[in-house]
Amino acid sequence: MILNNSQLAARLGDDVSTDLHVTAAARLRSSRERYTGNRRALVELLSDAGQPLAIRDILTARPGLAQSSAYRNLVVLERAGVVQRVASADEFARFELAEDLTEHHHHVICSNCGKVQDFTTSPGLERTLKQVISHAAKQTGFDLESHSLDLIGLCDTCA
Amino acid sequence: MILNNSQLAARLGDDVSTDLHVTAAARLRSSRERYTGNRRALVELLSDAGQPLAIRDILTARPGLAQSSAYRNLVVLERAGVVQRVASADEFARFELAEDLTEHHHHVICSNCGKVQDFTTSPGLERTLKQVISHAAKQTGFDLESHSLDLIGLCDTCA
DNA sequence: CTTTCTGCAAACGATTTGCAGCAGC
DNA sequence: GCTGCTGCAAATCGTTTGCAGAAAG
Repeated sequence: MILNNSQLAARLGDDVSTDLHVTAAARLRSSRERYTGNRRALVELLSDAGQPLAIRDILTARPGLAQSSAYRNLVVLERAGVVQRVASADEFARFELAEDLTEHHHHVICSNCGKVQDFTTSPGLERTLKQVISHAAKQTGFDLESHSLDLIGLCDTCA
Repeated sequence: MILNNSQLAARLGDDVSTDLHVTAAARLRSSRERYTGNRRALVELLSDAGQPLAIRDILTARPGLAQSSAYRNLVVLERAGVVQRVASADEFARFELAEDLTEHHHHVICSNCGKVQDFTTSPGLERTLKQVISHAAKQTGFDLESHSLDLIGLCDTCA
């Protein structure tokens, strides 16, 4: 029995992840790119992780995946708007699902080991942030797309 | 005529920069490190720039400085608490003076060229941020030291 | 079939390091 | 003088790329 992308997605997860894969496939298709097994696996992994992953994390989780494929596919997925690269303090690039595919959240970053973890804030703060952003846009001349609030400290392991 | 560190600092800038060099020298001394010409030049440069600089910016501004010295001294200055590495979206490490040596500020980052620029926010938002931080500390188990609010967008050149 | 992906291995580029000579204290 | 700093050049390591075969549509 052969399953198409939607059927396969339905088998693999709940409604949320079905939507996720359908959306991802759609975004890739509109860039004339394919939603292959490797790409699906990356999206699946990032969705399950619930926190930004470095390439080493990804390769550890999927030992069969070639490094070059991971890098190449993350570039493709980023261009298609499915994943985004997150700024990090250490030398490793980290990736998570695009903003509009996940709940809006921020990051705490361990200044010792570089580990990144998600957290969410109150609607009140997000409202305040929106004001700051429009103010900063005028102040700097930047055309602003998104924001990220990073808290820096030591994770429970490194403390 | 030979000048010592303090005298030299007094010649080079105003009160603010004198204090800066005195503080930098003190922090290095307490780590058993010297405040050499190269290190002074880095601090001077970061202070004048008013925005985080990448190594290439630094080497362009100081053509005589060896790359390895720039890297090594930035590590030393970072360990002494004089400068800090800032998270950036591209592959280049960027540095600025440590938080407590400058006015508290945040960054706008160009998602296209990686350029980073400073901006400041109202005391009101900073107060809100403080609340968020203590809340997030409980939520994540991290021991939080600082925060950074990064706004992502396109700079006027790239827009 | 044609076009896009994949894995491998080599290339690339930012950063780090070993070493011999120089400078600060 | 002893210790730490500097510049150079070689090494390192995350990331990118060329290529020939495999897979998707």
